[in-house]
Amino acid sequence: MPGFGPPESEAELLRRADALAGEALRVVAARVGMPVPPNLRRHKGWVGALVERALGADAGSRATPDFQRLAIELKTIPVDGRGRPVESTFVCTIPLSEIGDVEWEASWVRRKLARVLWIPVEGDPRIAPGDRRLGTPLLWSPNDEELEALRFDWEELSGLIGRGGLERITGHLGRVLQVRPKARNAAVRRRGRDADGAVIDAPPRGFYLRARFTQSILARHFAIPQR
DNA sequence: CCGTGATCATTC
DNA sequence: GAATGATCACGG
Repeated sequence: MPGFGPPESEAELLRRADALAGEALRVVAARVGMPVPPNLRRHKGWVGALVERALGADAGSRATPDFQRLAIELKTIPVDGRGRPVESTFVCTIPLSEIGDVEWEASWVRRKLARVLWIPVEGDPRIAPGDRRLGTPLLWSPNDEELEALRFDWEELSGLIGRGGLERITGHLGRVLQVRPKARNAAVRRRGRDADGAVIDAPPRGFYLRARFTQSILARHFAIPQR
């Protein structure tokens, strides 16, 4: 039965997650005492917050893995009728003025993605939030190939930002990882640096995993048609 | 105010 | 249709 304190072990976390598989979100919401929104337009993070609560995640909105003691990151991932991701996956915000000095191994992308509990959830917008069902959880760590792809993109993107190329960054860059805006709205600004090292105000950005990458992760573990 | 939880909605 | 850029709520 999920929904108490943080899990004491990986095995306990998995037991809790397995117990949720197949459940409709309305059932889980009732169990943890969360209201069910009629749609997600004004409640975009509702599914993630619900599952966090149901599993006993303890990190709040801190920049650290959701299960601090276990060093495991929780990600709900919306999937279509075939089990394929319908959205990209946010990883973390980018410290724009410092990213150039960070080593890959110490980066938040590397650390957060070292161990992720993926929980598929029906993501078809035509299904009401309360009717959407949770899928089989997957506790994942990147294999050598995935790790190398992530490192390559991270080096390119963070290197570009570190060299003052923030203005040249678009969502088109990166094979598996991309950089996109991450803010309340387009007017929000954060301190960054341009190519000459001058301080500039730029929109906050975050690293995201492309859906094709998370699709390959799910496909590696579940029997999902690639096309 | 900022980072995390993401999905929306317009553009390509 | 897919993908990018924009956006919304909440906790601390």
